[in-house]
Amino acid sequence: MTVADVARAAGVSKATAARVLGGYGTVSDRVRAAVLSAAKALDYRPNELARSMTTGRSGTIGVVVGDIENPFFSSAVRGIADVARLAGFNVILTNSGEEIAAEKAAVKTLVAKRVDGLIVSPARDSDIEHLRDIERSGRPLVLLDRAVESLRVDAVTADDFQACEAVTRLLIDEGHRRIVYLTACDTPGHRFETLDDLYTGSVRARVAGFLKAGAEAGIEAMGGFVKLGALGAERTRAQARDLFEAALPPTAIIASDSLIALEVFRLARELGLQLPRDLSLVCFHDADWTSVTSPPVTVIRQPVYRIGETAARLLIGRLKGEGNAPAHVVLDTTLIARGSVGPAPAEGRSGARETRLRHPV
Amino acid sequence: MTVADVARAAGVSKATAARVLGGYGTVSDRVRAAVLSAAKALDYRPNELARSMTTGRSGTIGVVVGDIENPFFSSAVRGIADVARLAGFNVILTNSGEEIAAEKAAVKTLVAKRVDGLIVSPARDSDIEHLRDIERSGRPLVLLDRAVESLRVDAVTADDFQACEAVTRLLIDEGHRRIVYLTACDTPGHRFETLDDLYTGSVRARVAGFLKAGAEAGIEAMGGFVKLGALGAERTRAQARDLFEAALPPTAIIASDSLIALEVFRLARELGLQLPRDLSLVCFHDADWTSVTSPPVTVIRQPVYRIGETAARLLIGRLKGEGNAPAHVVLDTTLIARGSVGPAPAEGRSGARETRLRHPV
DNA sequence: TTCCTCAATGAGACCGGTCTCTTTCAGATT
DNA sequence: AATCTGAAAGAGACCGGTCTCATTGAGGAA
Repeated sequence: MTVADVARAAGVSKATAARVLGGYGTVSDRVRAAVLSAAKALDYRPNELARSMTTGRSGTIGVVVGDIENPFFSSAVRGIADVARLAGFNVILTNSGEEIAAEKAAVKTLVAKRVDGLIVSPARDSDIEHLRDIERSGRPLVLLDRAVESLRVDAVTADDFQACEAVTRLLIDEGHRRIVYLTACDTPGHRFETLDDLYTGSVRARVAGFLKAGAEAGIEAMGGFVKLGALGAERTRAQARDLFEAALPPTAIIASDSLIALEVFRLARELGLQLPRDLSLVCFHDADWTSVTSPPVTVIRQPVYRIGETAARLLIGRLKGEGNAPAHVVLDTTLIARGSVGPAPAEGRSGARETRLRHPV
Repeated sequence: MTVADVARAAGVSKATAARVLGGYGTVSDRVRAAVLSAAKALDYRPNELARSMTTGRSGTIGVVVGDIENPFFSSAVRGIADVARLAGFNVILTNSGEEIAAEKAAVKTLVAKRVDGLIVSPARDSDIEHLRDIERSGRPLVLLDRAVESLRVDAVTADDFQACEAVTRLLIDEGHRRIVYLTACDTPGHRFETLDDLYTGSVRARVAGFLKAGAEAGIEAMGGFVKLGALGAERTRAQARDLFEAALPPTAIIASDSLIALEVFRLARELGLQLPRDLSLVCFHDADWTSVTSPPVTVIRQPVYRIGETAARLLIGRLKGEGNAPAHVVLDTTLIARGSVGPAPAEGRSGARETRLRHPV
């Protein structure tokens, strides 16, 4: 059933029927009624594709995130979806699995599908030609959670630097000296050397804060405590096990996301470690479970839903023609102190602890 | 940059250029090379919209779920997305917020956008005209997690009846007699009367199992223990509070999803209830946090990711022309016994317990 | 040599909308 | 009465692909 069919049934021209059905131009009430009833009788449904093709607008925004299963992203996506729906936009969601190749493919298809704009949480900020391509195609782009300095586009992130600096300082004040920052981010050599190795904007900001707090407290080789590659439950577990079994295990761990924190928590419990006596744990992202464990986990609450909302608002603003300079919106975080952080154990006890570790329950 | 532009630059006809770019028909190697290099030079990007319009296929599947933030759905969506990507399909995701109006609107737009097929987790199975519309439009539909008897379409669910019957029986065997099934599903009167009141397929199956186990054990008025309307944290909390403050509070609660279980767990702890001594708790869905609480929560593990995968496979099979009769795939669940279930408290102790409840910590 | 086949290419219709450009004509203006 | 104005409707181009059908010519069969 097309406009032409309806027009024929209503005894008017295709152009007139299109005016009624498309809601533009001027039509007399009599004709309008005739067309509408013909449309109803024929069960006419507009073809959004054809409409998009001529108008150039699809009413759709494309979203590329690392992992929908990560509650961080699902919450952000929910924020995006809610704002989009209210503004009359649809969302095409794609999952990159944090793989740059998948991300590139996703961006390519979304542009080919002529989405009106994109929200991307880039897997790495060194490889961004495909993001530049978006700009070239004339579509607005908003970065989600991860800023990329060299791109002049809108970005919405949490204040990762400040948050991580503050929480590191907190741990230092509690007497911790061996504090590990554990992230899914990775380098070819799987070792952290310099900040530039970190290809994820948010992680780089956090590690910068981490290093700064460490340097100010005079802790040497803080960089050696940045541990990479905790992507997926298995690898996270392996990383955590390595940490716990080291000659000098960390007394505190900052987990870069709630999935990592969960695995660390789980393994620590399995190994018989008591929080916070044997290990202090902090988690980036106030995932729902962090408040119900024993002890509950100290978290940095990021306004995730709002990050998504803000990104969507920014994008839709651009689509409506707002021509402001690109903005990097930084949202404040809240440190929520719970029971998983305590004073560092006295060094003398570490021997006993290691024994227990070698014979896990 | 269009096919015509590339054709002109390469000195061939539009049809030939289209053949090269679209990968169909036969073209000589010499011409192919010329067209491809012209396309590269002009930075040609195909317009998927135009392609879809003529072919009638969009390479996109539409997904409508109740709530992306619910880990149950994000996991299922991940399954769908992974299978879709491998098969070369995109996913348009929409969130109904469990509201039938939003669901209808979503279906309408997806059909208008000419998605090739849909995967829907219907908010209620009484109001399904819009689902019938999908069939009428000639697109395959697969129901996710919630079957609708009156629709002759594919559906993928867990074995909810069996699972709930088994877990109810387990609780009964532990001596529980006041067992509450708490769900987000609701009725106009907010009270459970008959199975037909429940408009969500999965919940109805579970409650049927719940009632059967109760009836077999000779428990009267099992229907009175079905509690509705636990949608969102606040309402769940309110419902749970009502339960705990009743003259005869339940000794066991079966939570219909992990969000509900989390709120119940949280409130129970706040009120000073000890699990499983004062309350046994079972949760539908093996959410990640359920294994790290103290005690960990007994769950019914549903193969959620596989439910999503299977739904996507079924849909893509139909798109590829498989004409089998509609199948209702029922996947097995696993009861994972953890520490949150224990024997029912002796009735004599209930007085003491009520006192504690009236003066919560 | 003549006829046939088939690969390679071109011309142009088509998908289902939007939108510009015209034409028509009722009512207001002078 | 003649002219002007603008609302209402129609005709047809256009968006950017796909695809059918027609045309050409090289190589094989008879």
